[in-house]
Amino acid sequence: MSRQVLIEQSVGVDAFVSLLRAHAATIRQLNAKLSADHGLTLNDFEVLLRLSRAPDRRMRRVDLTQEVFLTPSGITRLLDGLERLGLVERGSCDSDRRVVYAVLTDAGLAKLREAATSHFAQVDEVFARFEETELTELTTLLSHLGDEVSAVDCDVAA
Amino acid sequence: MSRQVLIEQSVGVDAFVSLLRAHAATIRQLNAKLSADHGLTLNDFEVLLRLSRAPDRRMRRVDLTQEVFLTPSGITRLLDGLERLGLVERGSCDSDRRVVYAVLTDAGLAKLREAATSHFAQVDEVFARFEETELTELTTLLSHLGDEVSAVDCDVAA
DNA sequence: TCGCTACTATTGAGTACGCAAATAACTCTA
DNA sequence: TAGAGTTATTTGCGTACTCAATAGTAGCGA
Repeated sequence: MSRQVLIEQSVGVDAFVSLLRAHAATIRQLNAKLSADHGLTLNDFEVLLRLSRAPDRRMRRVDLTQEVFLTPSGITRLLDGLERLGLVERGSCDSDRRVVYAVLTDAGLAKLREAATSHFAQVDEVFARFEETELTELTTLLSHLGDEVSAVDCDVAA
Repeated sequence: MSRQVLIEQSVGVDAFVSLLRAHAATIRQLNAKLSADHGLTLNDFEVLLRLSRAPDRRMRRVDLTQEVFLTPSGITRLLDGLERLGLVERGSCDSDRRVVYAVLTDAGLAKLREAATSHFAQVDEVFARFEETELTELTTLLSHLGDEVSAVDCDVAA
């Protein structure tokens, strides 16, 4: 008799695996299109978008790190690229000389506008298979995972 | 007057952004732990797991490609690594000499067993913030994204 | 004002991929 | 059975990250 089921798994693991697959499937196609059409990474786009909404179109690197969920070095390198393209430039901070702002240039804003329409359309196309209620449901569920990793600490602190 | 909202976005985009964040947050911690404790990538683990469940603990590379959602080249390189560790070995196919099987070795199975317990526990810990119904809901929603990218084609074909 | 710790950002080294092209083997058609 | 087209896998090359270590700055207490 052969023990077929060697490793048992749980509901959590099922959810995790589906998250991995959903992510891979989604970003592969969206990244490919965004990159082919506009020469931007998903994260490039995300950064440009955040900057466009920030006061004075500028942000500290640390804050970008939080928003797009990259490591500090990831952000520096990403911004290096955008800087080479002239889409972002560096700005200094008078009150704290450690920080260097990422500032969205006019070219950056133009590029963002150019890319946004088709990109958002493609995103919506991918998510068109959902009803509107499913979509908000999905968003809130996923937000629990992304919003505060330190939820465990909260239990203790509270 | 300054136009604050330069770029408008949709419900689909919100869902997409939360997917990105949820994925990044989740795999960062789980990957770090799995890698530190057992020297395995999430995808390494996933591959070992699939192999352990396959008949004769062997699979074609093409099929692994589908299951873990990597490109063919990604799979070859991932298996290269596992092979170097002695966790997987190559097997040939008599009926089709193009295919080379990935075969889980005894060492590979042992490694998987060793890693599985703590890894699954960590996954469950991450997903513990959800109720059981939320968890299944999340899983089914995400499955729509991962299960068939060719859903668009189906409309035409059907 | 000296040090101490905490924070911001960058750099060096390494890795896990992806894409496109190449190779080899299979299959089908005429 | 020759050829064309398809499929399975690998390889070259490039890239978008990560981690660990570093440097410069800030702010604090003694």
